[in-house]
Amino acid sequence: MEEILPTFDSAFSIDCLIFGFDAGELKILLIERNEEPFKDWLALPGYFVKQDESLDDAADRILYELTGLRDLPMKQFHTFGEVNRHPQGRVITVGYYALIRINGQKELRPISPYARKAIWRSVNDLPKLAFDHSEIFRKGFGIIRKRLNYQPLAFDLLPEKFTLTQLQGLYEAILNKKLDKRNFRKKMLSYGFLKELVEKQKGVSYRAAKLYKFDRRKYLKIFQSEMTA
Amino acid sequence: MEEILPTFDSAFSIDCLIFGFDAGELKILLIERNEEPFKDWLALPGYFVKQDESLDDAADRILYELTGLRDLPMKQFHTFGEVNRHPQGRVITVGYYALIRINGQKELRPISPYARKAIWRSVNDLPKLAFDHSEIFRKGFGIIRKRLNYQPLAFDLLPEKFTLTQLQGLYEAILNKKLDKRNFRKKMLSYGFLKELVEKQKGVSYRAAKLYKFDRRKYLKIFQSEMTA
DNA sequence: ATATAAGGTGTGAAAATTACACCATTAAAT
DNA sequence: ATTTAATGGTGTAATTTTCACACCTTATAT
Repeated sequence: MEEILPTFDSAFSIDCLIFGFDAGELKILLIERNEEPFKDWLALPGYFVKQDESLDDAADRILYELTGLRDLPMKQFHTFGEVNRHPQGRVITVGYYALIRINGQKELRPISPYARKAIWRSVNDLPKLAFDHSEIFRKGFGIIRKRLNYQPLAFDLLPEKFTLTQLQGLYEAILNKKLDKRNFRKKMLSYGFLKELVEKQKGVSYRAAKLYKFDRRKYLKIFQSEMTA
Repeated sequence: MEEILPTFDSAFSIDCLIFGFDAGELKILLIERNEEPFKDWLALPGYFVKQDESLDDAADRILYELTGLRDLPMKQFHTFGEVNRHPQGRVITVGYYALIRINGQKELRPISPYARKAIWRSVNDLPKLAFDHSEIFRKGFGIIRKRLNYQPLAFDLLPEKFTLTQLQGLYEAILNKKLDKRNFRKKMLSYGFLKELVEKQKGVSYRAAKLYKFDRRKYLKIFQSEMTA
């Protein structure tokens, strides 16, 4: 993707860490590179920032061009600026992340020829990635793991309606440890931002679980009053 | 300081948020600019990253050139990339912060002609700063305030030997609220990383308080065992 | 001696966290 | 019809943490 470096001596880029949750596993979105360097390697979706776009705008555009995904609520987490992190010149890259629902997401379809395709890979089964992307992943995943404890990140990964068991499975996948069922449910419900639905799970060969929705308005109310207190 | 922009179309810079604590007040280190744009304005110490230096190295060099301070343990907190944040071209800047002891610090003496002088200003009495530096300050200060709750930032701001009242005053200055004396002392001591000295405060016209030291080795032991648990 | 200014200390109530085990419900298989 | 397999759903007691709150002590200056 970097076969032609910009004419200036150094450049900015964006690399995106897009997390999804499917079949009880935490996954990350990678692209298969179609250009040197690192042709055929897996890499984080990333590319150069243009002269006249902000970092946030660039992140949106780049992710779209490489994966077909659009308008995700991405946030910056760290900037990587080692001198030799890119083999073809000085490139400083800003890491962004987002957590999204895999299912119901429209098909992944790179627009740019720099990516042959975009695929989901389990975070527990990652190969060595192009450039310093393995390090970028480690850093970002560590940050997100910490944020999970005080930000409602998990709900972005689940379908709109979910069971408490699904929610717990997701926490366990991110934190990489088992949680106590009763304590988990008690605590989650005590926050008051989960809305119990009448509807139940369907198509399971065992007792169907209640479905819940995340009520972002209530969450914000609770969160904001804590801030001002 | 930017009178001659680099020849490429865009550039990286570093801006530093250096906090100190003196006379019960939290302060920040500013420079008085000696060049257009924003000549004579106060600004955060900041300048361009060179082609062949990492961001971390650049931060050290730039802070030294503008203030005479060297080898502070600075950390990155956010990258600012709005298109028009700099009036003379596209400049993306990485924000770094450090917390240091003001007293015993050698004299502030800019090496570079871009800074006329470097001064400490109370965070409660900041004028409008050059560029988007007021915004960078707000963002960085907010992040540090949050980190104070789970990282031992405060000890970097105090002299090596300090009293519990000084420590509490510092927490109050950063968090901008009063804390309960008994609860604060109980909690701090319960962590077990404060080493009580035989030595007492001197030169005060009232009962001298015990002095304490922060024991970083013990802190790390406690912190690491929590991580692995 | 006395006035001043900060140093230093403990307890009880409330809230949050942790550990822990069994019956209920559903669909599929027999 | 019965059994089986798989998950759903629930409560309590012990412990720990947090919070609110007031008075005597000590060193110095006068």
